[in-house]
Amino acid sequence: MKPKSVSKRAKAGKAPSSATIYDIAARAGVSKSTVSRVLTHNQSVDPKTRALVLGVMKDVRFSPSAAARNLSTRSEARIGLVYSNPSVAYFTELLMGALEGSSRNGAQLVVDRCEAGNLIRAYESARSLVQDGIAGMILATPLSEEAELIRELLDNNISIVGVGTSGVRTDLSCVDIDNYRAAYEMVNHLIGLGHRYIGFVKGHPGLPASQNRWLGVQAALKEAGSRAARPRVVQGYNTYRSGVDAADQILSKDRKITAIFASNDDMAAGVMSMAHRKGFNVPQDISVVGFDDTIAGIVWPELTTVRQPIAEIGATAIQLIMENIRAIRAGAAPKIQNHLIEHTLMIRESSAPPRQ
Amino acid sequence: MKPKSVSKRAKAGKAPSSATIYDIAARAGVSKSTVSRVLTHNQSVDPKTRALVLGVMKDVRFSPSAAARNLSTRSEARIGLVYSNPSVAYFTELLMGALEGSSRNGAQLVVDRCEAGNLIRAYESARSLVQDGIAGMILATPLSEEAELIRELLDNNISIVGVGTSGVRTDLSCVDIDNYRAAYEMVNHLIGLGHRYIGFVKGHPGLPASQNRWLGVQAALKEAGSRAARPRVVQGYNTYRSGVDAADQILSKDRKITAIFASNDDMAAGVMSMAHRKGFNVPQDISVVGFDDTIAGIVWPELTTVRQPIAEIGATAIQLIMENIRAIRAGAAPKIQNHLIEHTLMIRESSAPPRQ
DNA sequence: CTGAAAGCGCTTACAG
DNA sequence: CTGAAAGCGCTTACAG
Repeated sequence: MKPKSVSKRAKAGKAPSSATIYDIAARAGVSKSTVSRVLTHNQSVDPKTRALVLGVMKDVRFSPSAAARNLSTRSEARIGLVYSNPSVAYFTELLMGALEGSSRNGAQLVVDRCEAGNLIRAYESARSLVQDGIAGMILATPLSEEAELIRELLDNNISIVGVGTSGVRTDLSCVDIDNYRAAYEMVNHLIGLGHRYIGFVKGHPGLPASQNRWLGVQAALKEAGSRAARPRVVQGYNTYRSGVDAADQILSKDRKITAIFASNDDMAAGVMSMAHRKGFNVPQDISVVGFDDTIAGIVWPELTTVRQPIAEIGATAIQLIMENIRAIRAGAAPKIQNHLIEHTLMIRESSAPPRQ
Repeated sequence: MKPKSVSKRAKAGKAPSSATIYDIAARAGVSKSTVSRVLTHNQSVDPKTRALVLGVMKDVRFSPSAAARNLSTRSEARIGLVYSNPSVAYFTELLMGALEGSSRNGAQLVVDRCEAGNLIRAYESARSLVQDGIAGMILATPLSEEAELIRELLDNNISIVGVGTSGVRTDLSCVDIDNYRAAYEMVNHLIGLGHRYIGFVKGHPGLPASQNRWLGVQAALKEAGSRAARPRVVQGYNTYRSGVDAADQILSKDRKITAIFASNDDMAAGVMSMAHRKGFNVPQDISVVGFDDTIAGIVWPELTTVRQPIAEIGATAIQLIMENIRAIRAGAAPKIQNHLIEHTLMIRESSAPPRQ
């Protein structure tokens, strides 16, 4: 099949119509203003007219030009996403959601991923995006904790929203899950299975999410009273490697432990790996549970964890940003709002009742 | 800090300029046609004029409107990316590259990720993108092998390019690395370290990439002559789990093996995990190497592997697609072309000379 | 509820 | 090498 034949097909063109609102108007016997009104869900259109126009659109498989709309409404916006977090999977999901949100809102996403923990790079990257003229920006944990970065962005009139941080913030909008509640539920799951001696690997210090998860754990344990012993707690850093080390400590110090809860999945994978290396079977000898649901399928047995609807978080973030960009451009004040998205406990194979 | 103060800052506005080419023209004392010409790198502009205009642009921190340009040039295009491949990391990198390519070309990326192996979903997803009116599409392995899908897309006049497939194809453009050569080099690395008994985990059957890697392995082994024994070969399926199983087979059947080469990193991770479980130290007792460089940092010791510049592959793919879309819209024939991108051997900690 | 008209910020023949 | 003008496909006051 040669290029030429492809080009012939082009002329056959049952392709996605390149009709414009003018064509629709002609076919429907109305003005293009009216067509535009149904496109923008404008109230003041006679229901019959609307139905008629909609029908024609369907027939022609009309697909409106985003460029034209953006130009006309001045709602064109590039929005940045600087990412500096250990987890690829979290990033990917977030990106997917942000992408969908962008495509719905006519925004253009500009992404830069920095090596985890390299704050200097992250600042540079953010500044360069500002130079490039972005109008909004998603700040994913831990960047959402950088007060100076936030101030700089606000000074440059950039609409930002923090992702993976919640709490009462007055300087920027946030979207996240309820980490406290989720951790609380996970511990209850373990206790419900009969675990009494539980190890906990704390998340990266300084992240509010880590703090909130830890608070949730404590709350559940306290509520369990005598059904649970004092937990064996080790500080982790959200990396696979720190999970390995944490498990090493927990398992060599305390032979009674029957379940380990790691504050994220990467660490849980590390915990599992070390448990295996030490000859423990999961979950028969020890239950291992994580948080995030970002490594499903690349760990075995499959991990019990908390699923964050990360994609939804990303889409919501874009939505909030665009609302604020539009507000600002219209001369109005942006709104600061906190969104909490629902999480889900994913009970899989890595958790089971303790031996005997 | 209340919303109101933010809004006040808005008015201070040292923000990214919202100047138009008209403003630039006025400041530079030329017509906006001329400004536009320098923007489009049009030849026929007096070097002095060009420099002048460029200077003004810099001063004002001018950032042209993509919407206006797209509208004017009719180069607006949504391009789809349907993905159905086990590796998250590969996907992410590809997406990053595609995103950058899109942002450079004014394209809008529409992504859909399907569960790996679910071809039915992948077809549905592709068809729905076609309904939505995309003009181009990236087909990532293994979808780039689906002759029927390709035909359907071409029939709908969609510009496609295959990613992760090479070979002489006449129906679509492709971009990939030289899998044969890379595998060949990896085996040479192992032989160079002194390994004589090598295990190989084949990639998912049916993928040309798997086939090419396997051919490269054979070539290197053949060339090594008596320095290498006949390899122990096991079929894998590109998943972590299949790597676990493969290592189980290889290591229990053949105690002489000192190195295992898995056709991708997910399988290499599985191999490593099983090796550890069986009490082998990596790399002291056994070297483990992979392919793709997609899991750096989440496996330990760090994996020796082949780095694919996946992001670059993604960006190139978008570039090719946009060229073809423009060609088609201009009534010209699209070009079919094959791009091979350079790979790199990443020698890390998981490979070392065999014992004694 | 609906039309006619102006405008969004670019590009690109067409003249000169 | 450069300007004036038309046009890309929408949206949105402004009248009616």
